[in-house]
Amino acid sequence: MSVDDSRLGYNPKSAESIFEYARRLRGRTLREATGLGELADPHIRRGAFGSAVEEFYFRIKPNSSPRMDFDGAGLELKTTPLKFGPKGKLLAKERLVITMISYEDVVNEDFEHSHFMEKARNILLISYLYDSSKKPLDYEIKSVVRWSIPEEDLPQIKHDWETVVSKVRAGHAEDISGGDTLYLEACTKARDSSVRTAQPFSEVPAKPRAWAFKASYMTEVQRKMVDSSERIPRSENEKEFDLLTLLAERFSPYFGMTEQELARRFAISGSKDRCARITKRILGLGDKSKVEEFEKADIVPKTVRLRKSGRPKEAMSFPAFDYFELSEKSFESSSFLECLLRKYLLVVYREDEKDTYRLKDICLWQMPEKDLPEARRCYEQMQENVRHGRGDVSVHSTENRCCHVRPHARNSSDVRPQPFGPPVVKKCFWLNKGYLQNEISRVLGS
DNA sequence: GCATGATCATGC
DNA sequence: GCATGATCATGC
Repeated sequence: MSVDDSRLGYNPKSAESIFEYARRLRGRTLREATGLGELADPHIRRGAFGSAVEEFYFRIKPNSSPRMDFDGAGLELKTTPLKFGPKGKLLAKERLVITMISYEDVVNEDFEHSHFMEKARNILLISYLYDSSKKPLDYEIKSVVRWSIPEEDLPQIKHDWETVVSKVRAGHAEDISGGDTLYLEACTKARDSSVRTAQPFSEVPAKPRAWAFKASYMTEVQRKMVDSSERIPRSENEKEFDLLTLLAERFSPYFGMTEQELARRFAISGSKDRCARITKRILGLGDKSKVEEFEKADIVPKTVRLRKSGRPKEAMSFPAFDYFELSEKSFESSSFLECLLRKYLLVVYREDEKDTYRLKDICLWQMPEKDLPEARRCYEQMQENVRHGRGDVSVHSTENRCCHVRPHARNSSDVRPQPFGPPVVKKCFWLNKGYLQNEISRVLGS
């Protein structure tokens, strides 16, 4: 890496290095990532965000030439806006434009070696949440991934490409329409709709067009990325670490920090799920993605906040139960037992003298087998209540060493039906504070 | 200070 | 609109 490159913060010749550097944008805004002030705000126009990423974050001059953005690394930088749809689902706001179509050149290309494929083969895709009330520097960056056309989509994309190209070859570029194709389209791209350009096999001028993935296609691409799981990134010397060692390595630099410090560090707002988000960010993952290792080992991260006394501030809840299911299913086949057989990554915060909570430790916890009969007793006791039409009666923490039953609802009118008797407020099983405390000190040995 | 009922806030 | 994680509020 040359002196100049190190000042950039990444090596522009290495796709790996560019990617690592780009990943730091996840969950942040450009303003946070660059420290730019109000003066730097670009004019709000199409492409303002993309240009700002190139200019202010990667510090490359915006280019519209058909060369690669990162020529040395063979990487094409693309930014794409997302928005919330009517049902609150994330959608691609627009098509993703890849490159202008040269009618002159495209007729001599074959798909595999086309200019389009050259551009689409290796994309660094940065997705951001468009918000009309914000300036581009303040858009939230949702994901940063290296993307190329999935194998299974290639036949359709190739078909789309050939549909368009055959029209040009037939001398009918002026007849091309977005409706001709499914995933890939030739979309119009000009300063205004009156612009026309020449085509090779006809005197009729045609609208200038660009290759673009349709918005619907990008929505699906996006959805897959969001749902897909990610492995926790490991450096070379961490490759052989077992999971807990790796987790300890990741978390330990943050031990002692307050929640506020962590939230600021990772640009996370003070919402109630901030701890879960902090956990993902400490692991170096986007907050949308599942953690592949956690999925594989059935590990669920949970935050535990300990008072100065060492007693948990709150009991630990499980999902609200269905009264019918509870009444019918045995403990052995219950979803409650399923929860208890899971492993939990307990992220432990502890209150200090100044009443602020600081990240203290992490541990993997699973209910010891010897405690399962006690949990079973709680389950069956509640089951009996429900079978007698008394879902309203809970199993109290004074009645069971490990767990109890308590409401878990929006409010007292947020009820669920029970097999006998009137609907009752939603409830769930909780781990007792005292039990949690004992377990945590047993595992952490403190 | 604790147990328990009640509710909030957010993402999907 | 609901599930979920998280916390508040009240009475003892």
